[in-house]
Amino acid sequence: MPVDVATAALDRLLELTVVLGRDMSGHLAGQGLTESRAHLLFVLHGTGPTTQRALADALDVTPRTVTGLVDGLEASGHITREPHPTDRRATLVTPTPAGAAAARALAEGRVELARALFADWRPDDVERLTAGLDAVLSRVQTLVEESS
Amino acid sequence: MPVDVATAALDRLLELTVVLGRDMSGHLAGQGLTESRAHLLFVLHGTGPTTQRALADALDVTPRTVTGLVDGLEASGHITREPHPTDRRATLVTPTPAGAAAARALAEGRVELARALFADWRPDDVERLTAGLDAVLSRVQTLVEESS
DNA sequence: TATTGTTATACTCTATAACTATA
DNA sequence: TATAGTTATAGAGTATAACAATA
Repeated sequence: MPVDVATAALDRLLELTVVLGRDMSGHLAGQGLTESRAHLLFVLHGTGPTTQRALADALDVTPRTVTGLVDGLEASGHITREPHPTDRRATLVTPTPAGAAAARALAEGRVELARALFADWRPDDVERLTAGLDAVLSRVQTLVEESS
Repeated sequence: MPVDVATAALDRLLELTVVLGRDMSGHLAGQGLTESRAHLLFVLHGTGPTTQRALADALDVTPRTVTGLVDGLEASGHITREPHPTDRRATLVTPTPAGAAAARALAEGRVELARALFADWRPDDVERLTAGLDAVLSRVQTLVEESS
């Protein structure tokens, strides 16, 4: 495998991470959200009321960081803190109606983006691309695990 | 184009941005660098001595942010500040030998990663993937420009 | 004793605004 | 008058460590 062919592919991937990130940020700003807070809200939307501890695990982040993110989302009206019914140490985080609406809008935005990106493609080609990305993905994951 | 086929492809791309970012961070930490500082150092390595103003433009960041990044890189011994020979307002930023070595190591690491990722691939398939990513890339760029 | 979430502290990236020294 | 880089200030994400309340 020629090195320049491989590096060309990696370069495109790295550039895509930048450009996609920029596009995402635009959508998030419209909902009054940052990337990290949107991530938390999205996880929450998928699971229902969740303790901060569980969120820390899900986001792969320390409990202290979750405190900050939840503080921000509470102040912006996207979520509420409620006492855990049986464990008085724990807090349950729940989306407000506005928070749930924002999460739905984000999910919808992702579908829109996918539609816009691949509108002109043949389904076969998209599936081939997905398969290729899957292969790269599992390889990277293996490499990360090996090196840690 | 079925929506689920398109969203599957986008999902892999978004997941790859996360995983690739994690892998990159590992390499950077080994050089005592953060992502932003590594980016600056990398640009510098490609251009030679550069004013902070030019770095701000190249990184698409405010001059104040460059001040902070250069402060950090100077403290860690990766770069030096020197007076501009003709414009006494300006500062020229130059990599130290250690900084240049770190930049080379990063570049080498990227080649290593590319090699590892695509070792088992046929060159044709890698080129097809690159072409696909190129198409997605230019589409995203169009979308970002339209929405701004 | 172990766990949940907090306060305390610190570092990084980012931005805007005001200011100094120069062009 | 305009530009280069700084100080001042602020917000966000992240981390570790110490601590209170609870299990």
